[in-house]
Amino acid sequence: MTRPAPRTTPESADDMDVRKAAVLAAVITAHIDTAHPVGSQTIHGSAGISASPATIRSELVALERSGYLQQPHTSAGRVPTEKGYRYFVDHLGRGKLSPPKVQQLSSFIGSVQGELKSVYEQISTKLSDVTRYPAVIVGPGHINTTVRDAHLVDFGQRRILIVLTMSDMDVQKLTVSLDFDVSTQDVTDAAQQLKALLIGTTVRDRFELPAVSTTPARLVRHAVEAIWSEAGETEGEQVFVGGTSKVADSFDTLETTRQVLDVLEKQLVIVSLFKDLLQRGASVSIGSEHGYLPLAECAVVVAPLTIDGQNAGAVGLLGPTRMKYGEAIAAADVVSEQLAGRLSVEAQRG
Amino acid sequence: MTRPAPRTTPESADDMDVRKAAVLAAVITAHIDTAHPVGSQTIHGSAGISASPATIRSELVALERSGYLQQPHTSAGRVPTEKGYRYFVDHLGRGKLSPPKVQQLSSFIGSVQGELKSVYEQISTKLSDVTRYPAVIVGPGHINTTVRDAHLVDFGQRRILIVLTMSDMDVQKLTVSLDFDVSTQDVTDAAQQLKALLIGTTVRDRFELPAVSTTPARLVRHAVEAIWSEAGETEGEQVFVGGTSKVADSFDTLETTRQVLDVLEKQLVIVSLFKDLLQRGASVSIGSEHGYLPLAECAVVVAPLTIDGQNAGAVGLLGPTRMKYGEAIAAADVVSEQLAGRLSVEAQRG
DNA sequence: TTCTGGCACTCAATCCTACCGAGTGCCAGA
DNA sequence: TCTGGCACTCGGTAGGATTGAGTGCCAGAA
Repeated sequence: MTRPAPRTTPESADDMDVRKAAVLAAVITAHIDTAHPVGSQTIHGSAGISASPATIRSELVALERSGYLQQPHTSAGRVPTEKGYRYFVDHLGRGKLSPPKVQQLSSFIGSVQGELKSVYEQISTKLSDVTRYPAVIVGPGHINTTVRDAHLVDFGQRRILIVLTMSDMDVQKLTVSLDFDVSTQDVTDAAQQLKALLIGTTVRDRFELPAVSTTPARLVRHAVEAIWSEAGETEGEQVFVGGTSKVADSFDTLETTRQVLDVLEKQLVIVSLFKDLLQRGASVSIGSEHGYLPLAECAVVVAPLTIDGQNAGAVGLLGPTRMKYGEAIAAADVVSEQLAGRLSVEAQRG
Repeated sequence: MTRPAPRTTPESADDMDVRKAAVLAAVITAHIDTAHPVGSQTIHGSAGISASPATIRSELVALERSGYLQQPHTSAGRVPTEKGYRYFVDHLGRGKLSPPKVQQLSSFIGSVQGELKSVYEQISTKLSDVTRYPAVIVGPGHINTTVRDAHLVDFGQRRILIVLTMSDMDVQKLTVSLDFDVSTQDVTDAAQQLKALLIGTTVRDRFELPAVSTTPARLVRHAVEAIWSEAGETEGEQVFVGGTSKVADSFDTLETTRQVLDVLEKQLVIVSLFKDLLQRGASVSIGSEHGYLPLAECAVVVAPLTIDGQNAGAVGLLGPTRMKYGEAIAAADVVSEQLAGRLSVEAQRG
């Protein structure tokens, strides 16, 4: 009666000892593999656990009491709960991706050619192929290459189209609507000034604009402001989903398949979900944690895409709650790192 | 023995009379609705058929002998064969889309705003919403608006970027690699000439190019030829798939869902399938008709996108063999017509 | 000749029952 | 604290009976 009462209260913070953790890990690993409830016998067979089935059973009871596991029915084995997966992801299953797969991803990302969009598309497809889960890449629509040339095209009715040729041979365009009239000469002059101002800069560079006195100068000011605000927006953000067909592999009912496809179609939802998670500093969301109902049976793995210190997007994977977290997290990390590196280099080359 | 032998030989061309056709139509309609085998009793109940079940049964036997129907097992009703569906599509089920739906589609297509790609995307999604099948739109990457402005940007190493601003505020770019050196002045001069030549023309317009004498002229010739060949290619063709999530609704096993998703992902496959069908003048492919195995359990409905007499793409729908052909065909037709009209108008406005 | 009502027949689907065995909880002894 | 033993639970499977939707055939009516 003098002991400091390590009474096994459910939900107590330190209700987990080494063996319990091992058992939990074994249950989860096995369940991810087989999708079936896992019994004491199976665990007894797994590496690293020497206790007898009977002992394991008592551990299982404890784990169930603490909410890490549950029993579908009396005479069945145990299945992980969301809490169980969470503990696993946070403390245990930091399994890595197999080196050849890492290699495969890295070298692929290094070698992809073509336009930015096509790069995203190819990489998301590759990531999906490697992990066998549908993959999502949210990336900047254009990287911060420098302006190589600038033109203004007057479309009348006070609409001016700005065409920027970037140093990576990409072309950006945007429209400004003016609240004053301009002559052809004004546009020509403005274009001249705009070139002088912008060529060699990044659309993210900010500098003092000359005071406005003439019409061309007003036009230039409008144009530059439009360009800067466009660049500041996360507009132009691109979303790519690779491996849609893997949805049908990952889930075992048509209904959840439908729902997941639906979410992937509504790219806004996915993007905001990713942003939510990243903002909370989370890299994994399990089941209903994110509070978004249609994805209640899913797990989401996400890695931030950080380019030159700036948050520029995300790399994500969707799977069932019994997904291979270790692999998935590692894969998303590899892709986000490599891709960020690549984009950063390209941006500098500009 | 003297009769002209109207012996009911299977496969005979005229083995179909009015009542048989009605019965066949009834079977197919019912089966499309319920997905179950259809019996004589059910048909007896359908509108337009007054014969008794017994009579209908003998018709069913005949239809089965001719290969239009089949029985999953002795004591079950009948299910249409591919041949049955084919006859239905060709001679019977020219069911139309309900006027409100037609209206909905037309007005939507008329009102969609934004860039061409976004237009395709929105329309394919809408088409999918209306029909409840995944929809595909293959369209030209850019419509033949006229050139409004042209620029050349020298990227060194004999690479020149051509930037064309089109009259619809779209911007097209392409690169030419030269086999001779050019000076800055050459590029400036060439740009001047290029503008003179191209502004106001369509990238499909062809005209005599001036004889080549100077370096700028050579450059211009290269540029124009590049533009023309790019426009001539079906390159720049855009593919959009709307309503991917409807795949899971349309098929009843995860396996076919997977396969269909897979095909939709590989857009090349879909496009070439569409082209095949259109080339053969077909608008519907049922089951294995197209010979593409993974889609053996699917039906494909496709309508050509004809802009100003030119074949410019396609509008397609995918569904199970028991899809609502009438509706689907009508919907695809409406969309292809309206979209073609819209694009044609836009092209002319240029 | 064509249609129809009647009838015997077939066979997938459904339900019931019994049984099996994976897995459990509990307990007594090491 | 761990372990072997044991009785117990209960979902899954297999066999067997039952049902009923649907058939093919036939004889008589139109």
